[in-house]
Amino acid sequence: MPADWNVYSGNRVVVAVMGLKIGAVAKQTGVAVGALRYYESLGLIQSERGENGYRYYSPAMIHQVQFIKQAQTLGFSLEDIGEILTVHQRGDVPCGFVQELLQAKIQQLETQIQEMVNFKAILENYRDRWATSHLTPKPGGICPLIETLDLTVPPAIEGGNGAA
Amino acid sequence: MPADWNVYSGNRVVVAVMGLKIGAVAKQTGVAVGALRYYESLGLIQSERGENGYRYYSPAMIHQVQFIKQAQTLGFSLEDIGEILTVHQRGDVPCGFVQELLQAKIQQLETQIQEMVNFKAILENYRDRWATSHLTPKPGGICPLIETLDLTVPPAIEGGNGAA
DNA sequence: CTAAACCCTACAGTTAACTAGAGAGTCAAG
DNA sequence: CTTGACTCTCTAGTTAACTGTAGGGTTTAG
Repeated sequence: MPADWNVYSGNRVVVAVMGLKIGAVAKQTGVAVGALRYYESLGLIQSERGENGYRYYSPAMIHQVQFIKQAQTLGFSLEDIGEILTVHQRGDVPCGFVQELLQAKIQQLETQIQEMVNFKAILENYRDRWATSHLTPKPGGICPLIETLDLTVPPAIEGGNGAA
Repeated sequence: MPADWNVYSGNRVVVAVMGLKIGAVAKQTGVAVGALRYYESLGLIQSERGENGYRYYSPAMIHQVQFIKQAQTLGFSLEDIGEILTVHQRGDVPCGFVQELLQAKIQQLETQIQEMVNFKAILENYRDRWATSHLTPKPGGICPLIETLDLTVPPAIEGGNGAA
């Protein structure tokens, strides 16, 4: 251990005491400086302030930021992640909670997919019906295709693959 | 034709000349007054202004607002609809354009569905692997499930139905 | 000592389709 | 003449996750 390790004038000791500046965290995590400040505003990360007003981070925060990134790739919102971190900071291991969230995401996704598939079938139905119809524009009308939509009775969907 | 039809003092003639007020259009179309003003700001509908500053609409505008609603149910954005109406107001019948837009929507939907299906498979893969694993939290770690994600090598997806 | 690089706060802007509200003017009926 | 319903403009807020800018202060390398 070099003698200057604890010397006041060295900046090495300052770094050791103060931690990492925001730019260093940004560089090591690949998360933009502005995003880090935003995360802090949401309470996702914490920092200590130096006398100059600078944010200083412990090395553990790099880990936490990487955790946030990982969780985002799983489709978790920052709000979700905030809840996970809250559980963690209560001293609990949030894996069970994470699994619940993941399951909820999966089901949400399933619902959205179903809705989109249904809607796509409706659109394809219109497209195919329109492809063969030759409607003449009504006087004052805009597009007879759209105007003749019967929204009260949506077209029966008996889609291409004939699912019963 | 009653004698008062063209008399200045009657309000009937005023209505005939001035058209419908915004509230009447809102009531007849089911579109909120604020939304109608918003549509006008986007150029989707037009109005004449009375001396009082009120908007007055021709009965044809009711039709146009209904058209906008119908087109929205087909998933068209107000921007799309604006383009359709522009074609119409050029004096053309925009059906061909509408069909192109519809086809583009369908393909967009198809892409989105595919992405969501893939992503859902990834999540299910994680869920199932996690269900059977018993990871112990690392010291300083948050949730080993997320932390042990290997993002550089996403989990091979050989989903439930065994598609090759 | 100086210039570049870094840091701070605070605010505006991004997308889509509106809704809500303030503050003021207009109209219709009794 | 008054009251309530209607209309006007303008502004801000809604969601999500930031980015960009202005206008400053700080630090660091040479």
